[in-house]
Amino acid sequence: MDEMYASIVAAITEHRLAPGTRLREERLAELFAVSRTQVRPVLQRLEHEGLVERQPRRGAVVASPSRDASAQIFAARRLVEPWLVKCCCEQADRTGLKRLEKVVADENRAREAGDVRAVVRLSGDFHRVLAELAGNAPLTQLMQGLTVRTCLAIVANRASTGSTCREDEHAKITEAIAASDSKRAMKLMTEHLEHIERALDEPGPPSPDDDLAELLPPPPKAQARKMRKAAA
Amino acid sequence: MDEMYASIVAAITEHRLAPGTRLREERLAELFAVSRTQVRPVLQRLEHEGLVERQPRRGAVVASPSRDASAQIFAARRLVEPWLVKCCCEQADRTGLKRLEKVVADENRAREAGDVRAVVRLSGDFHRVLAELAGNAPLTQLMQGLTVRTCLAIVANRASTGSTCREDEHAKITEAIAASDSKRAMKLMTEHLEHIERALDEPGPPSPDDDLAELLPPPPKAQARKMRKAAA
DNA sequence: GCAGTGCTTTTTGTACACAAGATTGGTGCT
DNA sequence: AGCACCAATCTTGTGTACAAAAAGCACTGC
Repeated sequence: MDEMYASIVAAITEHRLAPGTRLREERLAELFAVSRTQVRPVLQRLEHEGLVERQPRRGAVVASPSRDASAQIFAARRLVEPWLVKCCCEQADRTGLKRLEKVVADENRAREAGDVRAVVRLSGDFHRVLAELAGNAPLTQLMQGLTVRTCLAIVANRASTGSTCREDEHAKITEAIAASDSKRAMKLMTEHLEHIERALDEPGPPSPDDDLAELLPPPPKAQARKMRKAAA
Repeated sequence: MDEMYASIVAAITEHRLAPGTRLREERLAELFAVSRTQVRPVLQRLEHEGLVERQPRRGAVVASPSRDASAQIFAARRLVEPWLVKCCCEQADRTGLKRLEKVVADENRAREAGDVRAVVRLSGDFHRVLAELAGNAPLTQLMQGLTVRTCLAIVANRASTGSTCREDEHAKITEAIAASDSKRAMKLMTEHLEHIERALDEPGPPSPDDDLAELLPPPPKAQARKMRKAAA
């Protein structure tokens, strides 16, 4: 099912599904009112895009990119996105630009309304639409996975979600594209990505419910034991 | 099954499975002595990598990249591979270099032995190993799909398979990496890719069994009718 | 009181059977 | 003779049932 895939991806980008969350086939099946037969292809696709990790006979969990994996994701983006931006400048499509401007406008509206989830989602959309406008299918597909994985990296590295994308950088990039100023657009994009990545290193404000128990996620047995001890 | 995936990919890279070939689930199932249940995930993966095209209720066929799709594949490679080469130069890993040199040596041996299939396969391996050595997982995965799709593009555009990769270019690139001369290595890689892509435009020697019937591939109905008429 | 072992439960892997849709070949009509 | 329609066949889509393995749990022995 395609709707199921979109739902899960949306849940990940909006930080509702945290890294490490188990995704049981039967549970997903009943949530979406289908049989397990339909969830397996979805999990496979998510795995292929690096959004979930699967181990044989042990099921699927939402991926939690290591520090190194996150660095690779950003390295790939720093390589690809400036080039995509350049392509957009050169092709300078009128309707495409409109789409980009709409996303930026929506994002700003959501920011003013204080809808953090919408901001995160639209921030990603900006980068995905940009990739689409460049007109390179393989790289567009790559960016689809990379943008969502970036959200995972931010959560997994406990960076402040507020710093996902600075307020007006998307708007400035759009302006540069509208002016067909590829030099400037590329420079802005490079800086933009550096800003996002730097947020990974500033652990940011510790999330409110941060707890020792959250710092030791892998063995659920040890965690449960610890909880019991703490309660005693 | 993983072996099945590898077999199909190998068959595509070695030009044994031509673009447009239908891949029926039951047929694959009996070929590999498994049930259809196991072939479906493999087909899905191949589809996600762009190696096969699937239409609902109509099955899977080996992808035949259009001229435009081929151009996108090469554009992506021209962006990514020079960067990968640069990474290799900077990291300059000793054992990695050995692996690269071995592939080049094997390729040359195969070329001297006249084993075209091995040459094509090892040519691709060179680029895949290179990507692996750069140490960027997302881009390595991208390159895996791109290299195999390049083989499809060559066949689909009826370019001469002999010109897949010029004889000594892989060796020269390897030398430049060994010398940590990233400028030169990148330049060589860029030129190398341009040479491969240019081969798409030189239709090359028409394949021996080229026939009018081959020039009208899409509608199998019309083709069958034509064949019958020709026989009569 | 703790560690080790065996059983129970949960969860994934695989096969099979049926349903839905598409293609093909034939037949009748114009 | 050509075209359209209909039936038969083949192929994919989906659900269900069973098998295998891993994880959790309780029990026993030290």
